[in-house]
Amino acid sequence: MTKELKNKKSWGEQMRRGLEFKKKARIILVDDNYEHLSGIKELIEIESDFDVVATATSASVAISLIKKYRPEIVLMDINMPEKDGLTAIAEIEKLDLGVRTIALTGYDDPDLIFRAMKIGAKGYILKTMASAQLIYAIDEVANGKIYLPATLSSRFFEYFQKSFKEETQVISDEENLLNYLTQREEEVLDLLTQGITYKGVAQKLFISETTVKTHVNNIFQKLQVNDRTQAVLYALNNGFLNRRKVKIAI
Amino acid sequence: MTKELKNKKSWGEQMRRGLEFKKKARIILVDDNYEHLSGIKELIEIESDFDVVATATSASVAISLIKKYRPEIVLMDINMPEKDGLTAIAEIEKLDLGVRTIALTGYDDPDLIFRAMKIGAKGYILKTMASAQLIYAIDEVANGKIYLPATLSSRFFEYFQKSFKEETQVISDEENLLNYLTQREEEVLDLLTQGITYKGVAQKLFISETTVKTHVNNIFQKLQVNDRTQAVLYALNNGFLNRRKVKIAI
DNA sequence: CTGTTTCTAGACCATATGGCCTAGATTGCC
DNA sequence: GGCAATCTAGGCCATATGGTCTAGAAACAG
Repeated sequence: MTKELKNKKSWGEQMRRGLEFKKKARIILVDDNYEHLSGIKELIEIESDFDVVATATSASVAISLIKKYRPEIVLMDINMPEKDGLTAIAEIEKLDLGVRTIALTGYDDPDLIFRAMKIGAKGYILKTMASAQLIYAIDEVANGKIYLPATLSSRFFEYFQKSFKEETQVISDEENLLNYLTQREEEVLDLLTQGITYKGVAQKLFISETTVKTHVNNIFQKLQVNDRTQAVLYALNNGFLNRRKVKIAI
Repeated sequence: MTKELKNKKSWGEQMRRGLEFKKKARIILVDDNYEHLSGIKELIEIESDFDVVATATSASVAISLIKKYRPEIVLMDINMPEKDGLTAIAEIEKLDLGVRTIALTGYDDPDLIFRAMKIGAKGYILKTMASAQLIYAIDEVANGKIYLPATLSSRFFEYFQKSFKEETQVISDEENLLNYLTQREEEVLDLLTQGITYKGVAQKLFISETTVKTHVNNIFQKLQVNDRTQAVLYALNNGFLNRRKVKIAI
């Protein structure tokens, strides 16, 4: 572990050496613990050439400071009372000022990591990690990259894959009644899931309305439902369409 | 870049040295290009102490070999004709044999990376990456971790955040017509999104059917739709319910 | 107190939807 | 050839749904 971090530190230094021509990234630190705050501030000022333009001990103060200073980077402690860090990050992202936020916390809880990355954090660092790791992360994020240490990255992906697996189990079920539909029935159902009436379906498919009704009735029987709405719901809940879209809760 | 890789190489070696008491991980290689296949095989046999138990030049052959040999690791080229690598990975995951698959490809297309990780790949390596990187990745994955090189990881997260941002924009929109519904109307719509008829809604809410109709008509006007199905679709597409669920397309 | 909103409920009517049947044309398989 | 599946289409009928009105009761804000 220590060797690993020393390696990372040397990388970071290499990176920074190569970037000296660029302007120093301006940073705002947010941590409700004042001790930590000044500790990190000192660390950054000594170990790097970044510019800590402001610090805040609460999320709301932080946000007004961000509006005022427009820093490149915000280092945000996630574990804060009052307004929590995740919400704060979400708000900052919503402002759309191009500010890049790095989450800072003591826990490597995969759920926290997942949520932070989801709402737009550009990095996630543990307080227990060596200072070099922090500097390196800021470096990467300041250069437009998104940085998650390998250990956390691994945990993130485990969580990501697990939550996705639970989803697909439902979809990939062999008992999916949608598989029994004929091609034409699928086409009809497709149009139904767009909220189109029978008349509309008939026009789109160049068939008579009664034919549509026949197809629809067959669909009902195959899907074991009683009406259009239920058929559409069955289709949507069992991955008929919209497999493209992404919907994840915060 | 070269220095970076040299560092990674040394890490890998350290890791392996510390793991000599463990049994050698058994690997199956899959690549439709025979030249690549033997090249990688040689590389692994010389540069590591992993055991390449079999190779395949097609996904279907690979899958039967996997069933036979039950390797710890599968190194899968994604760009193959016939059955493509992603589908193959999905099938391997479905078998649920505990086999851990690493995707191998020439492209760092974020969509490819995203899809690979989503279906359960435990790693993703570019062919252009140095051999040490490959060995290190296998090491990590063999040790139960999920490994994505920092560069690819960054691209993955950009894609991840972007696709998620597009989703939330729709939901967090202030123009969301659902916000204009009264509480009672929401209750009615809630029941409609479960495929319940007016009669059923009336019974559930202990009101008359005509009252339900009144509410429904008001809902239609507020949501600017013409029928039940469209109202349900509007509700589902605009985050009325089911904000919990995760739906991601392959 | 008065106006507004919400929830309730009815009347009336038109049309869309759903249930159940028959049946011809086409295609592909045994 | 003959059977099965699919797509097509119509008839007939019952009911669910949608459109438009009116209207009373309760809650609430100004």
